[in-house]
Amino acid sequence: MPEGPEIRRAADNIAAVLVGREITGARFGLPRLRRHARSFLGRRVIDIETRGKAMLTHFDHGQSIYSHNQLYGVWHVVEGHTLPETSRSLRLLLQTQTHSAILYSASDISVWQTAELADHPFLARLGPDIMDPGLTWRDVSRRIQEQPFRERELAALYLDQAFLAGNGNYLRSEILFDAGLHPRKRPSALSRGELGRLARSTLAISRRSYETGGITLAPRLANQLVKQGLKRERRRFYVFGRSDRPCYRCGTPISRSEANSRRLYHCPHCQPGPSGE
DNA sequence: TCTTTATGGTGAG
DNA sequence: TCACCCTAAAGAT
Repeated sequence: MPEGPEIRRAADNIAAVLVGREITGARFGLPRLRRHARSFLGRRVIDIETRGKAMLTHFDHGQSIYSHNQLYGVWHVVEGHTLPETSRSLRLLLQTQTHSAILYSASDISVWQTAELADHPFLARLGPDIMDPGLTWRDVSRRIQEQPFRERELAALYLDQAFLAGNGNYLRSEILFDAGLHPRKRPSALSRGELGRLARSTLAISRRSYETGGITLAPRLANQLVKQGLKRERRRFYVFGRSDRPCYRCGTPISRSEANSRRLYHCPHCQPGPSGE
């Protein structure tokens, strides 16, 4: 569940059962962290914060747990204390009287004094969070036009956590498709209208992904595809993972390429290239 | 049983 | 830009 919207969703689920409640059980799966478990017993969770794809679980004794799911991490929340049957490795367990929140497989976990989180090297580099409810499309538009971002290719920008935190590889393809912009274009070459569209798409697609649990398609199209019996993985995205399949808007085969060592998808017709590519 | 791939990120050159 | 780290599932043999 790696990109910003899904991380925020996971955070909501965890917050619903942990925030304000006393921790009655705690376990760290990584050997180097095991000694920390007892310091969380009897404490309360104040807040589950997310910054891009990073999650911060804040406790009432001034400590916080940093976790980043990378590609593999996955949170489970269950009622009671019976853990799910799984072959995944348990990396963090937090329990209350009534619930368990379990993080599996993630390896990037650390314990911090809340006050010292400003020193966290990854967090310090993050740009504005796409899931920040206060972030407006005008903010995004302004950000895009800042130096040095305005001179870089959109494909690179939309993976760069220093530009906007929380974007990831599928959002990159999906946002640029929604905005109708070729990934090789640069903000400095965009018209006022294109900039506005890009900024609005950035927020609209990530917020939709949050609401739907990872589906970027407009609800009407998504429902249509459900009726056609497509499996969930086949009916999430406009272009991501759909190489050579027809574009939902124009029928042109979706093209797959590579940018920043990650696969990138776009519709050659709906997202015309800088040189008519 | 192997190799490959992945919605992520780091650090060296 | 590249090699590398991380872990799990899917694909190839």
